[in-house]
Amino acid sequence: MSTGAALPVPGPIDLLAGDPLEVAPQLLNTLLVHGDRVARIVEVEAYRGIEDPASHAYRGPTKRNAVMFGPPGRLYVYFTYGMHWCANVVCGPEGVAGAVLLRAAAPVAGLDAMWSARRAARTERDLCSGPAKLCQAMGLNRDHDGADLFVADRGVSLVTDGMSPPLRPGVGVRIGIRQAAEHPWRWWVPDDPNVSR
DNA sequence: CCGCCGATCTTT
DNA sequence: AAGATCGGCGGG
Repeated sequence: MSTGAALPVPGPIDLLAGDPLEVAPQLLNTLLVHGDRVARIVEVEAYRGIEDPASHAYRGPTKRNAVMFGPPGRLYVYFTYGMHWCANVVCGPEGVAGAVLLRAAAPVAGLDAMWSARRAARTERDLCSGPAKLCQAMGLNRDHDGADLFVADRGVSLVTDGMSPPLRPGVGVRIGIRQAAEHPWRWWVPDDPNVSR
């Protein structure tokens, strides 16, 4: 990759073992890597478990959401609307469901592969400006559900190049949900054109 | 630029 | 029957 130093997210276990509400804004400006594709995360949402009616884990463990109950630092990838994949970073201690939905990112490297994977995209902004777009651009699907981001056992990792999360991120309610829609558990990088609408 | 609607299939 | 979405189409 041509993005300079790529180090694991600082204190990965320490950070990701925390509550998703604390973890989520800390993931802004980190880099999601898959092979030669790199994207900078610019929009996230926090999902809790039993306390969060909007969470896939609300009704307890199932085959689909099993990864959410596992150790932090894994990818939880789910299929929805009959055609889309969305990716989360699992957080919270093992046994406690929690995750951060990766909603949007800024393309950084491997743009050729992203364009190829996103035939519908007309502008660079179309590549990763939504949770399913991001997965399509980065080539994430069922094969990556449960992938370990620390050891990159499936070629996917979360790293930092030293850019800190924004001091004052944008904050608002989560998008596309009806249950527990009032909680301001969505964060984004202010003024970034890749943030979804 | 914005809003509406259909696609498509898994989970509830 | 709804869903942690997207893209195409029509209107302003």
